[in-house]
Amino acid sequence: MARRVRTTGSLDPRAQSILRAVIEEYVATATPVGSAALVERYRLGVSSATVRNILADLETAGLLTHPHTSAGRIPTDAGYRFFVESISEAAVLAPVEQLMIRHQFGQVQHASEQWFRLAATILAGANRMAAIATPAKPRAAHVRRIDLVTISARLASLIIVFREGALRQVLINLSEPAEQEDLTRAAVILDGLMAGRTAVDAERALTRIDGIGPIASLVQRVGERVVAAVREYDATLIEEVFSDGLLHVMEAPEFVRSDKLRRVFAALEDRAYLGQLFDSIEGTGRVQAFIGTENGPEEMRDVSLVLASYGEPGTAVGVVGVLGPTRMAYQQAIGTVRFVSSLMNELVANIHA
Amino acid sequence: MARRVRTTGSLDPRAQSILRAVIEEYVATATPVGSAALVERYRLGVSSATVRNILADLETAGLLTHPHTSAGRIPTDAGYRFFVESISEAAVLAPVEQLMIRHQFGQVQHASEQWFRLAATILAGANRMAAIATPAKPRAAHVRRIDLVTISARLASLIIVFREGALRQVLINLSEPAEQEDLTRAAVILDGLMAGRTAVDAERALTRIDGIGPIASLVQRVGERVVAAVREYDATLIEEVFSDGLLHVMEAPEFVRSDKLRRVFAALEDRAYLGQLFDSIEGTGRVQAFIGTENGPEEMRDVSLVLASYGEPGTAVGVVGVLGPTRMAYQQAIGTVRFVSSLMNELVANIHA
DNA sequence: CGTTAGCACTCACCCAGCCAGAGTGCTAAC
DNA sequence: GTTAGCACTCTGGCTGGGTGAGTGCTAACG
Repeated sequence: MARRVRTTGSLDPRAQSILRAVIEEYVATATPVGSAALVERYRLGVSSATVRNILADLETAGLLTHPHTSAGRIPTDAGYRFFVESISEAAVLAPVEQLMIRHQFGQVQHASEQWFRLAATILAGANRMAAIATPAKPRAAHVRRIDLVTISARLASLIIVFREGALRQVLINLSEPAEQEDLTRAAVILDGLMAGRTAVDAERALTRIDGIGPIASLVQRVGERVVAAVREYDATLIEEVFSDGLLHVMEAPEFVRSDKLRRVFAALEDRAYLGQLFDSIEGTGRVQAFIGTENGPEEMRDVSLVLASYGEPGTAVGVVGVLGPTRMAYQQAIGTVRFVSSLMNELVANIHA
Repeated sequence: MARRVRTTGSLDPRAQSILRAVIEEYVATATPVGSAALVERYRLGVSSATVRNILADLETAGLLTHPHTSAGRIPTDAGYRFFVESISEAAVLAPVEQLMIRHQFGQVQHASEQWFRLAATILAGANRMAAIATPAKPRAAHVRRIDLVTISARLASLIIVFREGALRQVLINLSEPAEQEDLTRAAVILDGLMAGRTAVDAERALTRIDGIGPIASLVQRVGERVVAAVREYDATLIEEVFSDGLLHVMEAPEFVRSDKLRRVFAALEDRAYLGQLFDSIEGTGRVQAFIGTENGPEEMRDVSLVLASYGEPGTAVGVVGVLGPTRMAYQQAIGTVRFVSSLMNELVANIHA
């Protein structure tokens, strides 16, 4: 009984393989797993009594637990954590799956504003879980292009293209009627002044507008709107959180006929929490798992997140990842998230060239 | 009880007011309402026994039902339908609420691509229910503007602005390096050829490109991409379905601890069903309610939809509306949906001028 | 000394039976 | 036509015993 099964993070190999077996079994069945089921389904070469002893040890080590006396074991969050640490380096996606995912990205290659959505959709499908993704967003965006299009005599549409890929359309009420010709001239002037600039620099450039007359004042007015739009874009810390596959999680037995998931969804709408969460993975360059109670908010204690950032730390970063019950196929999840985020890295690198 | 309570659609006024009372009470409490509760809470001026008689009549008329013998009454879908018919003309939003909603639209007035999202958010908030909205989309879009922006030597971004307000960004790999200057010239040529055109006309215009040399072939290549992008936009019958406030519906007692809602959400992802649903309201110019079993799909039988289209039938139309349990405050729902859709009409009319 | 068979023990789960309460439908009187 | 009174019905919650899965412990074994 006084067997030492755990010596500071390392585990007797047999105990470790039994832990893996318990996790694998529980992930698959969602019911507590007993010693008999283990010897039956995994060729462990020992009797159920021995397995029971080891299970008891794993429980005292805090890696497994008991819903009640006469039930089988289920992994604790610490158990999952131990498991995740032991596999995360090795969790690499099979080449076939890599190819399939690459292929899907190939299909929408030209629609860069859709990449992050596709990433979530792919992750959701591959893991049969919920997935989230945000577009890559810079701390301080650079204007790449400014265009003005006439809509009616007194209404124009201002289009701002950012170097980081985003697009903004702003309606502008004109104080006096203007032809497309005037708008084009104004756009060319503004484009020359502001292309390549951040909000701060663009505002400075605005002061250098000289001359009077209708065009100069048009340029001035529109320029102010450009600066405001860039400012607003910069200030929006999380532009959008796209999620997909929420239905998959709703189907998980732990959430069917329970309202826990509703609270999870509610927590996910809290931008402050998400911002903090995303900050904690940004720039680490690694896939990170947040398992059950490791999540701060009460409502998130029944789910796990596997997240990674993508993009270029100095330029623009986004986040992709999956969300599911703590009883999650972590190996698959980590593998797919790692691969998808690296793919997004490639894609983003191209358009920032 | 051979009282004739219903004569082809019309109802004895007292019976009608009791029906309203039952619906009002049931909408508020979500529990079957008994005769005693009615006389207590609504000054009906008659005894519970009389109310019981009328309830029985309303039941034989098919407007109310019984979960079981010893329970109170709940409205049937037909009961809700009768109620909706009786109020829908009168369901007008209070001026205060109208003002508040107008104010919220004022805040994002310049960001036209956000209007439909805001509409859903407002409807969700005002009704404490789920809301959906789609952007206004034309059957055959017209190009308003074409722009080309260099990203790197061999990569460019094609931006297409549609007259109907939408925006498309397409990455283009160039067969040979091009400066911004070349791209601008190509864009101007294409803009001249295609502005105001539909996909079919734009394609025809492409054949008129003459001359050889790098610019002509660039124009040709990009022009093909423009046509393809317009085609793709036209072919996408439903561009996006934005939803908000799903959490509100998850909180409804009929869906907490049940998986019915999951199936509803699943049905809502079926574009074919939505397309058909939207077609049935397009151009009617009226707010329409789809109550419980009136919805085709099995999974939608426990919810109601209150929908309206907006936009200009010939040009571009979208849909806004709310989704909730059949036990829904229809008056409020119809009022807000009607108002929001009319507001969207105004907004869209401006930019299509 | 680790492993194993055997066994008593413990709960969750299921089902049946029971009770209380809400609300009805009917009847007879007003 | 309306109302009081009453018998009746059915759900929801509560209780209690039976079942079975799975444990922990003990003692024997190699």
